[in-house]
Amino acid sequence: MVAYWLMKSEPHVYPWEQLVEDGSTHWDGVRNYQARNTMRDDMKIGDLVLFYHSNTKPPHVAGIAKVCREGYPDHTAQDPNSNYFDPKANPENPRWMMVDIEPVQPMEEIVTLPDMKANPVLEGMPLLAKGSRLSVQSVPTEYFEEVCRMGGL
DNA sequence: GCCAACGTTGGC
DNA sequence: GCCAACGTTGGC
Repeated sequence: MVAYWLMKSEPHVYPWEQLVEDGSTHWDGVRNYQARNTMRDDMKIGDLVLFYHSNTKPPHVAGIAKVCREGYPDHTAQDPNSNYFDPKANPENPRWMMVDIEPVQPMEEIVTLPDMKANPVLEGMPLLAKGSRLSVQSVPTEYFEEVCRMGGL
């Protein structure tokens, strides 16, 4: 059973194009427990991911990615030189987890946040909920399919 | 750059 | 365990 997710990245930090160039990436730096738990417990190999560019004009879904490695410790939490260093993390208790993803396919046309908000079919999508700022979140199947359709896939 | 919403921290 | 203070996210 394939599940669907959405992951946010600021394009000036790590854009879709970089994922395509890299071939795959580890999703480090998530420091929110709910997002961590999702990566640790719920995201499985083969699950599909909407790759979302936040903090850009306009915010948008850029492409589809796929989980290619399941939850494992985010080593940047234990690296004092990393921006994501967490002094409470250690080998016995890594505290933070990540998954790896790889690109599947770019959107034919990006799907913007205003377009998603304007689409009644997407009413109830977690991304569009007021105050939603989870960087890793679930996307119920019907919304995933609609976003793909909007993106020309 | 502003600020609303939300999460975390730490004193008590 | 409460909650005020603070920090972050992310749309606008």
